[in-house]
Amino acid sequence: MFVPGGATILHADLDAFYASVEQRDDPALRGRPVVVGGGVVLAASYEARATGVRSAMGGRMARRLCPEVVVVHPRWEAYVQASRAVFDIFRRTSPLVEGLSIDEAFLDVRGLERIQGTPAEIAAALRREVREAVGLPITVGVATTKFLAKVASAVAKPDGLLVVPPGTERAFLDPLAVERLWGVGPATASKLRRRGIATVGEVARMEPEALVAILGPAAGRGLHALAHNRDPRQVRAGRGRRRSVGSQCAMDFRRRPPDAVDRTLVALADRVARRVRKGGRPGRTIVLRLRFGDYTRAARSRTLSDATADTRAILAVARDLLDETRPLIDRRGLTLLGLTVSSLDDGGPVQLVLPLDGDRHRALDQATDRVRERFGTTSLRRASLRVEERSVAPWLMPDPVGGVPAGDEPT
DNA sequence: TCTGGGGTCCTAGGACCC
DNA sequence: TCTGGGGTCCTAGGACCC
Repeated sequence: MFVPGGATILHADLDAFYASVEQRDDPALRGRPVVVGGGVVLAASYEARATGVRSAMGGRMARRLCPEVVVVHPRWEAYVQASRAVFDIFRRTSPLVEGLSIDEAFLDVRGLERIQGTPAEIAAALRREVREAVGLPITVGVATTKFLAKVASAVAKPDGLLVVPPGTERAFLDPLAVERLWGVGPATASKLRRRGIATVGEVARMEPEALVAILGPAAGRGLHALAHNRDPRQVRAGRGRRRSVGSQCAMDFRRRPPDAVDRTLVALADRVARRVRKGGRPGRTIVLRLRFGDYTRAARSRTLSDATADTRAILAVARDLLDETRPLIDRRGLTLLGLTVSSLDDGGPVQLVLPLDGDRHRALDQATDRVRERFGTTSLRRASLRVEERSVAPWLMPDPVGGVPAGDEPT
């Protein structure tokens, strides 16, 4: 798809972030296979990955694959500090930075050509600066859409730079494996592969209806669009507000004293409630998550009429939910307990004022787009739209006309 | 690949309301 | 008394991402 602005979206992604910070800070680790994490691998250096070690793998497995691996305990403060330094560079590079996680972000560099050069030049300079100022390798993908920029950086890893020029998108995408598409994990990939669909090109050549039949409306249409590099999402500054706060603890409760479950629940409620209070946004829904000895899972939730951040209130609900699942726990044995508070208080109604032109249908479309862009489709509890018409000479009208209050009173 | 901890989003069904 | 359309809210489960 040709976008008039050209390929101006950058996806910048630090390579093996935690492991790279460790190698940076301890010269003895450079060039050696390094894994961050204890029981489980949180991050693996590329030397470790070469032996088949992957994140989320058990520590024992990692040692078996790579006997000379160095296991380092995570140093969260160091990672947060490194991330801040890198994001400072991002924000100096472009005013439009959208952080995705501690180690990756989208940057929109449109309109910066005069000052800083082409997107490719900006990306190269960014990589150089992160390397020199923070001492970390970073990979950047450049393309016309967020989706494609992310795919490009994944393909270019590690320590790479890849620009997908406008007009070459399909040639770039078609041969890639379906797993490269955002939102295609193991389950979706195997559904597609069972039907002989293995590449992005094969997805692109399918009818959208056929994909919907396989994957459901949202995933089906979404995937079809991505395979054609149709991704209208804009780079938005800021990170978006957190929608839930949770904590979990994996342990084999079958080998623990009987009160271990309740003690863990108390600790989880305390930790989650503290974090909710710190964020200043109480929540209405309490979710208890369980995993059993046979690796099946279950979740039980309860929604309260009012939001709470009170440890005792959260704990009381969590205990009720736990009681409801006793039979399951007794039968299958508990190996993980998690507690989440969601439906966080969003601070009440917000009003958007939109500049509109005379066409009412277009006005509605614009308003809907803006609301969706700002709040997402599912975060809205209620929205109403008011379009004001004024029989005043246009040059006497206040600049923006029309409002979109997202409040409690539908009009 | 025998499985951490933190999240997000989508779907489907049921209860309930007008 | 039976029934339909249109809607909200909640619950449970699944898939995916870093």
